[in-house]
Amino acid sequence: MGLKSIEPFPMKAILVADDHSIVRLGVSHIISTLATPSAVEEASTFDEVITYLEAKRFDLLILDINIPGGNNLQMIDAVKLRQPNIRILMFSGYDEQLFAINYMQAGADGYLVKYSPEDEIRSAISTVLNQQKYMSAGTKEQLLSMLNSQREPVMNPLSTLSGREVEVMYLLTKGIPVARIADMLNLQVTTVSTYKTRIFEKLQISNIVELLEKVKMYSTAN
Amino acid sequence: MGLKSIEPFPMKAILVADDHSIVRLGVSHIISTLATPSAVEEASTFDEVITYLEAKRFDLLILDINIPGGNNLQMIDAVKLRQPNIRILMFSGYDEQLFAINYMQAGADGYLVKYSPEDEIRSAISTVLNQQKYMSAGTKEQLLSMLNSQREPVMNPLSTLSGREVEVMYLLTKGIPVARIADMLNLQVTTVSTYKTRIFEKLQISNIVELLEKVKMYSTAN
DNA sequence: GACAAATGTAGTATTATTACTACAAATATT
DNA sequence: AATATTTGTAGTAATAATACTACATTTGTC
Repeated sequence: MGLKSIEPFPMKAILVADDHSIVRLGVSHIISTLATPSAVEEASTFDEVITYLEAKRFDLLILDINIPGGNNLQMIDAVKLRQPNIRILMFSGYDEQLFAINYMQAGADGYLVKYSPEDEIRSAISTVLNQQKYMSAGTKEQLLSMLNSQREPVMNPLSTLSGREVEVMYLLTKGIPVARIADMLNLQVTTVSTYKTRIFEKLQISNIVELLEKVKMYSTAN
Repeated sequence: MGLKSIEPFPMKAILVADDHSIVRLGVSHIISTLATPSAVEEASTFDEVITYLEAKRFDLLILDINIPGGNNLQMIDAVKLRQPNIRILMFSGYDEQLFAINYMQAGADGYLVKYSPEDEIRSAISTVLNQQKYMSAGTKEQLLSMLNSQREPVMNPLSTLSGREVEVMYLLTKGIPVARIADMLNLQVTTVSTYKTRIFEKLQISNIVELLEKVKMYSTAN
Protein backbone atom coordinates (compact mmCIF):
# COMPACT_ATOMS: atom_id res chain seq x y z
CA MET A 1 0.00 0.00 0.00
CA GLY A 2 2.71 2.42 -0.81
CA LEU A 3 3.51 2.81 -4.46
CA LYS A 4 0.95 4.82 -6.27
CA SER A 5 1.90 3.45 -9.64
CA ILE A 6 1.32 -0.19 -8.71
CA GLU A 7 -2.36 -1.04 -8.80
CA PRO A 8 -2.93 -4.35 -7.04
CA PHE A 9 -6.61 -4.19 -7.96
CA PRO A 10 -7.08 -3.05 -11.49
CA MET A 11 -10.12 -0.91 -12.14
CA LYS A 12 -13.18 -2.93 -13.02
CA ALA A 13 -15.52 -1.87 -15.78
CA ILE A 14 -19.18 -2.31 -14.97
CA LEU A 15 -22.19 -1.70 -17.16
CA VAL A 16 -25.47 -1.03 -15.41
CA ALA A 17 -28.47 -1.60 -17.65
CA ASP A 18 -31.88 -0.58 -16.42
CA ASP A 19 -34.51 1.69 -17.86
CA HIS A 20 -35.14 3.39 -14.55
CA SER A 21 -32.61 6.07 -13.91
CA ILE A 22 -33.04 5.99 -10.13
CA VAL A 23 -32.25 2.31 -10.16
CA ARG A 24 -29.08 2.99 -12.15
CA LEU A 25 -28.25 5.75 -9.75
CA GLY A 26 -28.78 3.52 -6.74
CA VAL A 27 -26.73 0.72 -8.19
CA SER A 28 -23.93 3.08 -9.21
CA HIS A 29 -23.94 4.44 -5.72
CA ILE A 30 -23.60 0.98 -4.24
CA ILE A 31 -20.80 0.18 -6.64
CA SER A 32 -18.96 3.31 -5.56
CA THR A 33 -18.88 1.95 -2.03
CA LEU A 34 -17.28 -1.35 -3.02
CA ALA A 35 -13.71 -2.21 -2.11
CA THR A 36 -12.95 -2.79 -5.76
CA PRO A 37 -12.54 0.47 -7.62
CA SER A 38 -14.85 0.45 -10.60
CA ALA A 39 -15.84 2.54 -13.55
CA VAL A 40 -19.54 2.48 -14.24
CA GLU A 41 -21.35 3.02 -17.50
CA GLU A 42 -25.11 3.13 -17.80
CA ALA A 43 -27.49 1.85 -20.46
CA SER A 44 -31.24 2.18 -20.54
CA THR A 45 -32.14 -0.11 -23.41
CA PHE A 46 -30.83 -3.43 -24.58
CA ASP A 47 -29.65 -1.89 -27.81
CA GLU A 48 -27.50 0.47 -25.83
CA VAL A 49 -26.09 -2.50 -23.97
CA ILE A 50 -25.06 -4.11 -27.22
CA THR A 51 -23.54 -0.90 -28.47
CA TYR A 52 -21.47 -0.60 -25.32
CA LEU A 53 -20.39 -4.20 -25.46
CA GLU A 54 -19.16 -3.77 -29.00
CA ALA A 55 -17.21 -0.67 -28.09
CA LYS A 56 -15.51 -1.58 -24.88
CA ARG A 57 -14.63 -4.49 -22.64
CA PHE A 58 -16.59 -4.92 -19.41
CA ASP A 59 -16.02 -7.11 -16.40
CA LEU A 60 -19.60 -7.11 -15.29
CA LEU A 61 -23.01 -6.42 -16.69
CA ILE A 62 -25.84 -5.76 -14.27
CA LEU A 63 -28.91 -6.33 -16.37
CA ASP A 64 -32.53 -5.59 -15.65
CA ILE A 65 -34.66 -8.40 -17.03
CA ASN A 66 -37.30 -5.96 -18.13
CA ILE A 67 -35.08 -3.71 -20.08
CA PRO A 68 -36.71 -2.32 -23.22
CA GLY A 69 -35.70 -4.31 -26.24
CA GLY A 70 -34.67 -7.27 -24.15
CA ASN A 71 -36.86 -9.11 -21.76
CA ASN A 72 -35.98 -12.59 -22.82
CA LEU A 73 -33.47 -15.34 -22.29
CA GLN A 74 -31.74 -14.67 -25.57
CA MET A 75 -30.24 -11.59 -24.01
CA ILE A 76 -27.68 -13.79 -22.32
CA ASP A 77 -26.52 -15.27 -25.59
CA ALA A 78 -26.45 -11.90 -27.25
CA VAL A 79 -24.20 -10.61 -24.51
CA LYS A 80 -21.88 -13.61 -24.25
CA LEU A 81 -21.53 -13.65 -27.98
CA ARG A 82 -19.87 -10.23 -27.79
CA GLN A 83 -17.93 -10.77 -24.61
CA PRO A 84 -17.66 -14.43 -23.66
CA ASN A 85 -15.93 -13.69 -20.37
CA ILE A 86 -18.21 -10.99 -19.07
CA ARG A 87 -20.03 -11.70 -15.84
CA ILE A 88 -23.77 -11.15 -15.85
CA LEU A 89 -25.86 -10.33 -12.85
CA MET A 90 -29.55 -10.35 -13.61
CA PHE A 91 -31.54 -7.76 -11.76
CA SER A 92 -35.25 -8.31 -11.62
CA GLY A 93 -38.27 -6.52 -10.36
CA TYR A 94 -40.20 -9.67 -9.80
CA ASP A 95 -39.54 -12.00 -7.01
CA GLU A 96 -40.26 -14.84 -9.34
CA GLN A 97 -37.54 -17.32 -8.64
CA LEU A 98 -38.74 -19.11 -11.72
CA PHE A 99 -36.96 -16.65 -13.89
CA ALA A 100 -33.86 -17.04 -11.80
CA ILE A 101 -33.34 -20.69 -12.58
CA ASN A 102 -33.91 -20.17 -16.26
CA TYR A 103 -31.49 -17.29 -16.52
CA MET A 104 -28.82 -19.04 -14.49
CA GLN A 105 -29.11 -22.04 -16.76
CA ALA A 106 -28.86 -19.77 -19.75
CA GLY A 107 -25.53 -18.49 -18.51
CA ALA A 108 -26.13 -15.68 -16.06
CA ASP A 109 -23.82 -15.55 -13.06
CA GLY A 110 -26.30 -14.23 -10.62
CA TYR A 111 -29.92 -13.29 -10.14
CA LEU A 112 -30.93 -10.56 -7.80
CA VAL A 113 -34.36 -9.17 -7.02
CA LYS A 114 -34.73 -5.44 -6.76
CA TYR A 115 -36.28 -5.39 -3.37
CA SER A 116 -33.24 -7.06 -1.86
CA PRO A 117 -31.71 -5.06 0.97
CA GLU A 118 -28.80 -2.86 0.10
CA ASP A 119 -26.27 -5.15 1.72
CA GLU A 120 -27.42 -8.08 -0.30
CA ILE A 121 -27.17 -6.11 -3.50
CA ARG A 122 -23.67 -5.05 -2.56
CA SER A 123 -22.63 -8.59 -1.74
CA ALA A 124 -24.21 -9.95 -4.90
CA ILE A 125 -22.21 -7.53 -7.00
CA SER A 126 -18.96 -8.37 -5.21
CA THR A 127 -19.60 -12.06 -5.45
CA VAL A 128 -20.21 -12.00 -9.16
CA LEU A 129 -17.32 -9.63 -9.75
CA ASN A 130 -15.11 -12.17 -7.99
CA GLN A 131 -15.91 -14.85 -10.50
CA GLN A 132 -18.41 -16.61 -8.32
CA LYS A 133 -22.07 -17.37 -8.81
CA TYR A 134 -24.60 -15.48 -6.79
CA MET A 135 -27.98 -16.71 -5.77
CA SER A 136 -30.38 -15.48 -3.15
CA ALA A 137 -31.16 -17.85 -0.32
CA GLY A 138 -34.62 -18.44 -1.71
CA THR A 139 -33.40 -19.24 -5.17
CA LYS A 140 -30.73 -21.53 -3.83
CA GLU A 141 -33.27 -23.39 -1.79
CA GLN A 142 -35.59 -23.77 -4.69
CA LEU A 143 -32.82 -25.03 -6.88
CA LEU A 144 -31.77 -27.56 -4.26
CA SER A 145 -35.22 -28.90 -3.61
CA MET A 146 -35.60 -29.09 -7.33
CA LEU A 147 -32.45 -31.16 -7.72
CA ASN A 148 -33.16 -33.23 -4.67
CA SER A 149 -36.56 -34.72 -5.00
CA GLN A 150 -38.11 -34.48 -8.38
CA ARG A 151 -41.36 -35.79 -7.04
CA GLU A 152 -41.95 -33.18 -4.40
CA PRO A 153 -45.46 -33.24 -2.96
CA VAL A 154 -46.67 -29.69 -3.47
CA MET A 155 -44.89 -28.43 -6.50
CA ASN A 156 -45.15 -24.93 -7.75
CA PRO A 157 -46.88 -25.38 -11.09
CA LEU A 158 -45.18 -22.29 -12.41
CA SER A 159 -41.87 -24.06 -12.11
CA THR A 160 -42.97 -26.66 -14.65
CA LEU A 161 -42.95 -24.05 -17.37
CA SER A 162 -40.03 -24.01 -19.76
CA GLY A 163 -37.96 -20.90 -20.34
CA ARG A 164 -39.84 -19.79 -23.39
CA GLU A 165 -43.11 -20.55 -21.69
CA VAL A 166 -42.22 -18.38 -18.74
CA GLU A 167 -41.35 -15.51 -21.04
CA VAL A 168 -44.68 -15.75 -22.79
CA MET A 169 -46.48 -16.24 -19.51
CA TYR A 170 -44.99 -13.09 -18.15
CA LEU A 171 -45.99 -11.04 -21.15
CA LEU A 172 -49.48 -12.48 -20.95
CA THR A 173 -49.84 -11.30 -17.38
CA LYS A 174 -49.15 -7.81 -18.64
CA GLY A 175 -52.21 -8.03 -20.84
CA ILE A 176 -50.19 -8.01 -24.01
CA PRO A 177 -52.05 -9.67 -26.89
CA VAL A 178 -50.67 -12.78 -28.53
CA ALA A 179 -49.91 -11.02 -31.78
CA ARG A 180 -47.79 -8.42 -30.08
CA ILE A 181 -45.98 -10.99 -28.00
CA ALA A 182 -45.12 -12.82 -31.20
CA ASP A 183 -43.77 -9.57 -32.48
CA MET A 184 -41.74 -8.87 -29.40
CA LEU A 185 -40.17 -12.31 -29.34
CA ASN A 186 -39.85 -12.57 -33.10
CA LEU A 187 -42.02 -15.63 -33.32
CA GLN A 188 -45.06 -16.58 -35.33
CA VAL A 189 -48.40 -15.84 -33.75
CA THR A 190 -49.24 -19.50 -33.82
CA THR A 191 -46.06 -20.33 -32.00
CA VAL A 192 -46.95 -18.01 -29.19
CA SER A 193 -50.40 -19.46 -29.25
CA THR A 194 -48.93 -22.91 -28.82
CA TYR A 195 -47.01 -21.71 -25.79
CA LYS A 196 -50.11 -20.16 -24.41
CA THR A 197 -51.96 -23.40 -24.81
CA ARG A 198 -49.19 -25.33 -23.11
CA ILE A 199 -49.01 -22.82 -20.29
CA PHE A 200 -52.74 -23.05 -19.74
CA GLU A 201 -52.55 -26.84 -19.79
CA LYS A 202 -49.69 -27.02 -17.34
CA LEU A 203 -51.31 -24.59 -14.98
CA GLN A 204 -54.74 -26.07 -15.58
CA ILE A 205 -56.36 -22.78 -16.30
CA SER A 206 -58.40 -21.40 -19.14
CA ASN A 207 -58.05 -17.64 -19.15
CA ILE A 208 -55.89 -14.70 -18.23
CA VAL A 209 -57.72 -13.93 -15.03
CA GLU A 210 -56.91 -17.39 -13.73
CA LEU A 211 -53.35 -16.96 -14.89
CA LEU A 212 -53.02 -13.83 -12.79
CA GLU A 213 -54.42 -15.71 -9.82
CA LYS A 214 -51.96 -18.55 -10.23
CA VAL A 215 -49.03 -16.26 -10.63
CA LYS A 216 -50.07 -14.26 -7.62
CA MET A 217 -50.60 -17.39 -5.63
CA TYR A 218 -47.33 -19.04 -6.46
CA SER A 219 -44.88 -16.29 -7.00
CA THR A 220 -45.41 -13.79 -4.24
CA ALA A 221 -44.93 -16.33 -1.50
CA ASN A 222 -41.22 -16.66 -1.92
CA MET B 1 -25.10 34.15 6.53
CA GLY B 2 -22.90 33.90 9.53
CA LEU B 3 -24.77 32.77 12.60
CA LYS B 4 -24.71 29.06 13.01
CA SER B 5 -27.69 28.96 15.33
CA ILE B 6 -30.06 30.64 12.93
CA GLU B 7 -31.36 28.16 10.36
CA PRO B 8 -32.91 30.05 7.50
CA PHE B 9 -33.95 26.74 5.94
CA PRO B 10 -35.25 24.36 8.54
CA MET B 11 -34.52 20.70 7.91
CA LYS B 12 -37.20 18.99 5.89
CA ALA B 13 -38.44 15.52 6.82
CA ILE B 14 -39.00 13.23 3.86
CA LEU B 15 -40.39 9.73 3.81
CA VAL B 16 -39.44 7.57 0.85
CA ALA B 17 -41.78 4.63 0.37
CA ASP B 18 -40.88 1.98 -2.17
CA ASP B 19 -40.46 -1.72 -1.86
CA HIS B 20 -37.26 -1.69 -3.88
CA SER B 21 -34.33 -0.76 -1.75
CA ILE B 22 -32.20 0.46 -4.65
CA VAL B 23 -34.94 2.84 -5.59
CA ARG B 24 -35.04 4.14 -2.05
CA LEU B 25 -31.29 4.42 -2.12
CA GLY B 26 -31.32 6.29 -5.40
CA VAL B 27 -34.01 8.67 -4.26
CA SER B 28 -32.26 9.28 -0.95
CA HIS B 29 -29.13 10.02 -2.85
CA ILE B 30 -30.87 12.56 -5.02
CA ILE B 31 -32.42 14.16 -1.97
CA SER B 32 -28.99 14.48 -0.41
CA THR B 33 -27.93 16.61 -3.33
CA LEU B 34 -30.80 19.06 -2.97
CA ALA B 35 -30.27 22.61 -1.76
CA THR B 36 -32.75 22.00 1.03
CA PRO B 37 -31.21 19.98 3.83
CA SER B 38 -33.44 17.00 4.51
CA ALA B 39 -33.73 14.02 6.79
CA VAL B 40 -34.89 10.92 4.99
CA GLU B 41 -36.74 7.93 6.38
CA GLU B 42 -37.55 4.86 4.35
CA ALA B 43 -40.56 2.57 4.26
CA SER B 44 -41.03 -0.53 2.16
CA THR B 45 -44.72 -1.26 2.73
CA PHE B 46 -47.76 0.92 3.08
CA ASP B 47 -48.26 -0.24 6.63
CA GLU B 48 -44.83 1.08 7.46
CA VAL B 49 -45.76 4.37 5.89
CA ILE B 50 -48.77 4.65 8.15
CA THR B 51 -46.71 3.74 11.19
CA TYR B 52 -44.22 6.47 10.37
CA LEU B 53 -46.92 9.02 9.74
CA GLU B 54 -48.45 8.34 13.10
CA ALA B 55 -45.12 8.68 14.84
CA LYS B 56 -43.61 11.74 13.28
CA ARG B 57 -44.40 14.75 11.15
CA PHE B 58 -43.19 14.73 7.55
CA ASP B 59 -43.00 17.45 4.95
CA LEU B 60 -43.01 15.14 2.00
CA LEU B 61 -43.94 11.58 1.16
CA ILE B 62 -42.54 10.04 -1.99
CA LEU B 63 -44.81 7.11 -2.62
CA ASP B 64 -44.49 4.22 -5.02
CA ILE B 65 -47.91 3.43 -6.42
CA ASN B 66 -47.17 -0.24 -6.34
CA ILE B 67 -46.12 -0.44 -2.75
CA PRO B 68 -47.20 -3.65 -1.01
CA GLY B 69 -50.35 -3.12 0.93
CA GLY B 70 -51.26 -0.05 -1.03
CA ASN B 71 -51.72 0.18 -4.73
CA ASN B 72 -54.93 2.12 -4.81
CA LEU B 73 -56.26 5.64 -4.66
CA GLN B 74 -57.37 5.28 -1.09
CA MET B 75 -53.73 5.56 -0.09
CA ILE B 76 -53.96 9.31 -0.54
CA ASP B 77 -56.83 9.62 1.89
CA ALA B 78 -55.14 7.35 4.37
CA VAL B 79 -52.08 9.57 4.31
CA LYS B 80 -53.85 12.94 4.38
CA LEU B 81 -56.03 11.73 7.19
CA ARG B 82 -52.92 11.43 9.37
CA GLN B 83 -51.09 14.46 8.10
CA PRO B 84 -53.34 16.85 6.20
CA ASN B 85 -50.50 19.14 5.24
CA ILE B 86 -48.04 16.59 3.99
CA ARG B 87 -46.99 16.82 0.37
CA ILE B 88 -47.29 13.66 -1.68
CA LEU B 89 -45.26 12.85 -4.74
CA MET B 90 -46.43 9.67 -6.46
CA PHE B 91 -43.69 7.60 -7.97
CA SER B 92 -44.76 5.07 -10.51
CA GLY B 93 -43.30 2.33 -12.60
CA TYR B 94 -45.88 2.76 -15.29
CA ASP B 95 -45.98 5.69 -17.57
CA GLU B 96 -49.71 5.47 -17.70
CA GLN B 97 -50.85 9.05 -17.55
CA LEU B 98 -54.23 7.68 -16.68
CA PHE B 99 -53.15 6.93 -13.18
CA ALA B 100 -51.49 10.30 -12.86
CA ILE B 101 -54.67 12.27 -13.31
CA ASN B 102 -56.53 10.07 -10.90
CA TYR B 103 -53.96 10.43 -8.19
CA MET B 104 -53.62 14.15 -8.65
CA GLN B 105 -57.36 14.54 -8.39
CA ALA B 106 -57.32 12.39 -5.31
CA GLY B 107 -54.95 14.81 -3.66
CA ALA B 108 -51.40 13.96 -4.66
CA ASP B 109 -49.10 16.89 -5.33
CA GLY B 110 -47.08 15.29 -8.06
CA TYR B 111 -46.78 12.25 -10.23
CA LEU B 112 -43.43 11.05 -11.44
CA VAL B 113 -42.54 8.03 -13.52
CA LYS B 114 -39.55 5.99 -12.49
CA TYR B 115 -37.76 6.13 -15.75
CA SER B 116 -37.57 9.90 -15.64
CA PRO B 117 -34.04 11.24 -15.90
CA GLU B 118 -32.30 12.08 -12.67
CA ASP B 119 -32.66 15.81 -13.18
CA GLU B 120 -36.36 15.56 -13.59
CA ILE B 121 -36.66 13.51 -10.44
CA ARG B 122 -34.63 16.07 -8.59
CA SER B 123 -36.71 18.93 -9.88
CA ALA B 124 -39.95 17.12 -9.14
CA ILE B 125 -38.91 16.62 -5.55
CA SER B 126 -37.89 20.27 -5.15
CA THR B 127 -41.03 21.49 -6.76
CA VAL B 128 -43.31 19.50 -4.53
CA LEU B 129 -41.24 20.34 -1.46
CA ASN B 130 -41.77 24.00 -2.31
CA GLN B 131 -45.51 23.70 -2.08
CA GLN B 132 -46.06 23.49 -5.79
CA LYS B 133 -47.63 20.84 -7.92
CA TYR B 134 -45.43 18.78 -10.15
CA MET B 135 -46.48 17.19 -13.37
CA SER B 136 -44.59 15.85 -16.32
CA ALA B 137 -45.18 17.64 -19.58
CA GLY B 138 -47.32 14.82 -20.88
CA THR B 139 -49.49 14.65 -17.81
CA LYS B 140 -49.95 18.39 -17.77
CA GLU B 141 -51.13 18.40 -21.32
CA GLN B 142 -53.57 15.62 -20.73
CA LEU B 143 -54.95 17.29 -17.66
CA LEU B 144 -55.44 20.55 -19.50
CA SER B 145 -57.32 19.02 -22.37
CA MET B 146 -59.41 17.23 -19.81
CA LEU B 147 -60.24 20.39 -17.89
CA ASN B 148 -61.05 22.09 -21.13
CA SER B 149 -63.79 19.75 -22.18
CA GLN B 150 -65.42 19.15 -18.84
CA ARG B 151 -64.23 19.66 -15.31
CA GLU B 152 -65.94 16.96 -13.38
CA PRO B 153 -64.64 16.47 -9.87
CA VAL B 154 -62.93 13.35 -8.64
CA MET B 155 -64.87 10.78 -10.57
CA ASN B 156 -64.68 7.06 -10.12
CA PRO B 157 -64.72 5.79 -13.70
CA LEU B 158 -66.41 2.60 -12.61
CA SER B 159 -69.43 4.65 -11.61
CA THR B 160 -69.88 5.84 -15.17
CA LEU B 161 -70.82 2.35 -16.29
CA SER B 162 -74.46 1.63 -16.91
CA GLY B 163 -76.25 -1.23 -15.23
CA ARG B 164 -75.84 -3.67 -18.05
CA GLU B 165 -72.25 -2.62 -18.45
CA VAL B 166 -71.52 -3.32 -14.82
CA GLU B 167 -73.00 -6.78 -15.16
CA VAL B 168 -70.82 -7.56 -18.11
CA MET B 169 -67.81 -5.94 -16.50
CA TYR B 170 -68.21 -8.11 -13.46
CA LEU B 171 -68.42 -11.28 -15.50
CA LEU B 172 -65.37 -10.19 -17.48
CA THR B 173 -63.33 -9.83 -14.32
CA LYS B 174 -64.14 -13.44 -13.61
CA GLY B 175 -62.44 -14.44 -16.81
CA ILE B 176 -65.65 -15.56 -18.45
CA PRO B 177 -65.49 -15.42 -22.24
CA VAL B 178 -67.77 -13.12 -24.18
CA ALA B 179 -69.74 -15.97 -25.71
CA ARG B 180 -70.59 -17.43 -22.36
CA ILE B 181 -71.52 -14.07 -20.94
CA ALA B 182 -73.91 -13.64 -23.84
CA ASP B 183 -75.36 -16.97 -22.94
CA MET B 184 -75.72 -16.16 -19.28
CA LEU B 185 -77.43 -12.86 -19.96
CA ASN B 186 -79.44 -14.13 -22.90
CA LEU B 187 -77.93 -11.68 -25.28
CA GLN B 188 -76.21 -11.91 -28.62
CA VAL B 189 -72.45 -12.26 -28.55
CA THR B 190 -72.13 -9.03 -30.46
CA THR B 191 -74.25 -7.26 -27.91
CA VAL B 192 -71.97 -8.30 -25.14
CA SER B 193 -69.07 -7.33 -27.31
CA THR B 194 -70.54 -3.87 -27.69
CA TYR B 195 -70.77 -3.55 -23.93
CA LYS B 196 -67.25 -4.70 -23.61
CA THR B 197 -66.11 -2.09 -26.06
CA ARG B 198 -68.02 0.61 -24.23
CA ILE B 199 -66.63 -0.51 -20.89
CA PHE B 200 -63.10 -0.42 -22.25
CA GLU B 201 -63.70 3.01 -23.70
CA LYS B 202 -65.12 4.44 -20.53
CA LEU B 203 -62.34 3.03 -18.42
CA GLN B 204 -59.73 3.86 -21.04
CA ILE B 205 -58.26 0.41 -21.07
CA SER B 206 -57.63 -2.20 -23.69
CA ASN B 207 -57.50 -5.58 -22.03
CA ILE B 208 -58.66 -7.66 -19.11
CA VAL B 209 -55.50 -7.21 -17.12
CA GLU B 210 -56.01 -3.47 -17.12
CA LEU B 211 -59.65 -4.01 -16.23
CA LEU B 212 -58.58 -5.89 -13.14
CA GLU B 213 -56.19 -3.09 -12.25
CA LYS B 214 -58.87 -0.47 -12.59
CA VAL B 215 -61.32 -2.42 -10.54
CA LYS B 216 -58.70 -2.98 -7.90
CA MET B 217 -57.78 0.65 -7.91
CA TYR B 218 -61.28 1.96 -7.56
CA SER B 219 -63.13 -0.69 -5.70
CA THR B 220 -63.89 0.40 -2.18
CA ALA B 221 -63.38 -3.15 -1.04
CA ASN B 222 -60.10 -2.09 0.43
C1' DG C 1 -91.95 19.50 -24.37
C1' DA C 2 -88.14 19.25 -27.60
C1' DC C 3 -83.62 17.83 -28.51
C1' DA C 4 -79.39 15.60 -27.08
C1' DA C 5 -76.97 12.06 -24.96
C1' DA C 6 -76.85 7.55 -22.98
C1' DT C 7 -78.46 2.77 -23.00
C1' DG C 8 -79.88 -1.70 -24.57
C1' DT C 9 -79.65 -4.45 -28.42
C1' DA C 10 -77.84 -6.69 -32.71
C1' DG C 11 -76.07 -7.53 -37.61
C1' DT C 12 -72.07 -7.73 -41.03
C1' DA C 13 -67.45 -7.90 -42.10
C1' DT C 14 -62.91 -8.20 -40.39
C1' DT C 15 -59.33 -9.54 -37.28
C1' DA C 16 -57.49 -12.23 -33.52
C1' DT C 17 -57.14 -16.42 -31.13
C1' DT C 18 -57.25 -21.23 -30.72
C1' DA C 19 -57.36 -26.30 -31.95
C1' DC C 20 -54.98 -29.62 -34.16
C1' DT C 21 -51.21 -31.34 -36.30
C1' DA C 22 -46.31 -31.74 -37.22
C1' DC C 23 -41.48 -32.16 -36.64
C1' DA C 24 -36.66 -31.43 -35.43
C1' DA C 25 -33.64 -30.65 -31.66
C1' DA C 26 -32.67 -30.86 -26.87
C1' DT C 27 -33.33 -33.50 -22.56
C1' DA C 28 -34.34 -37.10 -19.79
C1' DT C 29 -34.89 -41.97 -18.76
C1' DT C 30 -33.68 -46.90 -18.93
C1' DA D 1 -26.86 -46.32 -26.60
C1' DA D 2 -31.81 -46.57 -27.38
C1' DT D 3 -36.07 -44.78 -26.39
C1' DA D 4 -39.25 -41.48 -24.47
C1' DT D 5 -40.30 -36.70 -23.29
C1' DT D 6 -40.10 -32.05 -23.48
C1' DT D 7 -39.23 -27.93 -25.89
C1' DG D 8 -39.09 -24.64 -29.60
C1' DT D 9 -41.24 -23.66 -33.69
C1' DA D 10 -44.98 -23.16 -37.19
C1' DG D 11 -48.85 -24.21 -40.65
C1' DT D 12 -53.96 -24.95 -41.70
C1' DA D 13 -58.51 -24.72 -40.51
C1' DA D 14 -61.95 -23.46 -37.32
C1' DT D 15 -63.70 -20.47 -33.69
C1' DA D 16 -63.94 -16.32 -30.96
C1' DA D 17 -63.69 -11.50 -30.51
C1' DT D 18 -63.92 -6.84 -32.39
C1' DA D 19 -64.88 -2.81 -35.33
C1' DC D 20 -68.39 -0.50 -37.40
C1' DT D 21 -72.83 0.52 -38.07
C1' DA D 22 -77.63 0.90 -36.79
C1' DC D 23 -81.72 1.83 -34.30
C1' DA D 24 -85.38 2.04 -30.84
C1' DT D 25 -85.76 3.35 -25.96
C1' DT D 26 -84.74 5.68 -21.98
C1' DT D 27 -82.92 9.50 -19.51
C1' DG D 28 -81.28 14.04 -19.02
C1' DT D 29 -81.39 18.96 -20.02
C1' DC D 30 -82.82 23.81 -21.47
